[in-house]
Amino acid sequence: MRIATWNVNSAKQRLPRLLLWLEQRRPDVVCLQETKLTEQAFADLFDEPLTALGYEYASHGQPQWNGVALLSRVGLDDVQRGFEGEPGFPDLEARAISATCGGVRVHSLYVPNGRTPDSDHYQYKLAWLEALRLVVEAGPDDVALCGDVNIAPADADVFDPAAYIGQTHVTAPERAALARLIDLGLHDVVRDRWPDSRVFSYWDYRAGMFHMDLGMRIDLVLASTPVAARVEATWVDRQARKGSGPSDHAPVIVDLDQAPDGDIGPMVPPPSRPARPGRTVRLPQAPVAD
DNA sequence: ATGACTGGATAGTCCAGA
Repeated sequence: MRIATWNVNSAKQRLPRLLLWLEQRRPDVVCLQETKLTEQAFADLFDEPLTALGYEYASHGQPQWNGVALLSRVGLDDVQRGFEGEPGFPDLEARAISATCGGVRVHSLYVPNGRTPDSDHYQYKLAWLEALRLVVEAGPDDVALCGDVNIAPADADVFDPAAYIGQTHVTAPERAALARLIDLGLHDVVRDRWPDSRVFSYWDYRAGMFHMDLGMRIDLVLASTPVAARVEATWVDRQARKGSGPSDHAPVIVDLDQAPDGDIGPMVPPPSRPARPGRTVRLPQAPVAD
């Protein structure tokens, strides 16, 4: 069973690439984030092509921002939109959907960005993670948390820790909140498979960051022990970040037991070119008005 | 070539993203 998670940065804009990718990679379960579509708008766009490809689906959305979805060819049972105790900002947002697929409780998650460490949004991010932790703690043993966690778990998960000082995604409280979740007994299966490799899942669109492989690993698959024990392969699908009209995130793919039939072949993330030593790269900053 | 922000709402540019 192949599970994949992908922040598509607008399912509408990504529709042609997403459908082509589904045909190429043939994932059995897909977690999408940042669909930016209401449930109705998602169905209007995707019902026909997804049905033709053999997928059941469920989405949870709102206009304009956020939005998550689950696609499955191995069953999609007990769909839950949001989760018990989920905080809002201040209203509830479409950031989580879960279902049981092939015996695994799969969560598609879009953790709040946090914006800046001194912001209310950052507190929202921490509270959201804690509420999720309580749900996972009380949930079934076979679980996979998949999605854009908007946290780089360790310094090795960013191209240059110095470039992120004072910014979200790398602060100690965020990493502690993520660690508390993982401490329930979850496994970061991509890092476990590639302990010493440069593996990123997000690259800023600006300044050629992807082409220099200056990114972050913020899209994770966190699997409980019984699920992690079944892992045969894991990788970041960098091909999906290339070419015209990509998302700024690449899919993360995890094979349990075996790859699906018709798969064009598992890929390995390295070799990615290491950044040139001694080079200081600054994060692109948003244009500032005078 | 992996090739130099994008998406959504709006109608001015602005907000959000990370």
